[in-house]
Amino acid sequence: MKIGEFANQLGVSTDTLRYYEKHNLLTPLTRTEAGYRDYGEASLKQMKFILRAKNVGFSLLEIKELLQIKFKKHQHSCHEVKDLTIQKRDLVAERIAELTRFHQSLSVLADKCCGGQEPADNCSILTTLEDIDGLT
Amino acid sequence: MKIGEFANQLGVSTDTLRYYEKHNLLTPLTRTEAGYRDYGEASLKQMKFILRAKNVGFSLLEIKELLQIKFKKHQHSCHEVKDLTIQKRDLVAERIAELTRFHQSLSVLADKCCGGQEPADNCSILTTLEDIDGLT
DNA sequence: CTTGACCTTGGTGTGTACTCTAAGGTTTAT
DNA sequence: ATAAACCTTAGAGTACACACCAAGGTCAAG
Ligand SMILES: [Zn+2]
Ligand SMILES: [Zn+2]
Ligand SMILES: [Zn+2]
Ligand SMILES: [Zn+2]
Repeated sequence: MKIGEFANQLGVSTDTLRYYEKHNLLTPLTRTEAGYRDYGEASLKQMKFILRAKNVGFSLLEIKELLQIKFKKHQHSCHEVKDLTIQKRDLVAERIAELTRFHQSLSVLADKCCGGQEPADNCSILTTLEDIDGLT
Repeated sequence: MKIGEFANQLGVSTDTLRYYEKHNLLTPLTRTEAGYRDYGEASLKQMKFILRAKNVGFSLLEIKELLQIKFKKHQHSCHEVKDLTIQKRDLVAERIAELTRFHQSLSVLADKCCGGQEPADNCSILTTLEDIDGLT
């Protein structure tokens, strides 16, 4: 299967596939005589793995690590895999916490403002940002 | 006040200040004879505004909009300011929702894996990513 | 036998918020 | 007078995950 059809089946762009190849996430096993990439069943499976890993939040770099483990499973332990997963989960949790603080602050600010059409001279959002320290 | 002292007071780098100036977030009013930036009280207030806005999650571009409103308050309405705030809040909420889905999926994955030292041949995390479709 | 759809490589551009470098000028203290 | 510590500019580099482009080769249909 050539790159265009393969990309269509998976709902990604050919650019994405070439990008993944360049970054060692997925290299088609063979090339046609004309030098065209030739994707097969194994490539399909691997791309699905990659897309699923993306869907749960892994970055491409992390996915590369997972693939390296997957390729040589007997040389790696469950521990390593779980570690990667837990580290990622905790990182995500931190980011959620930060964004939740943002959300809270923004809600507080929004609630203070009347949102009317009058000039913003006394807008509570602006005065709060001007005056108050230590807005968590 | 020269840039070094000013930066120290605020806990930012001189690079950051020059960056903000280049992007029209904060320009010191005057220069010394030698061409050095000269920051005053007004600059201090404005930087505090910027840092507070950053602390609640606004991007520098959004802060620039806020500053433009702040400079000409009578030409803008409370409505505009509240809109910016609400839009940002909703964007943050979306991102939180996405990350929460990631967190959920990662937790499910992690819980399936024993995390032991044995080879990863049968690791549930890997097999799940390999086999299952539609992991939300 | 030509048109159009596909493929190739290599390189550049996007957004965010800086950080770092090079090459040089200024100020302050000793 | 000279060294340390500051300042100036313009420009490049960082992370991430692609998107887009140019210039050209290949393949199937009409
Ligand atoms: Zn109002
Ligand atoms: Zn208001
Ligand atoms: Zn196990
Ligand atoms: Zn496992």
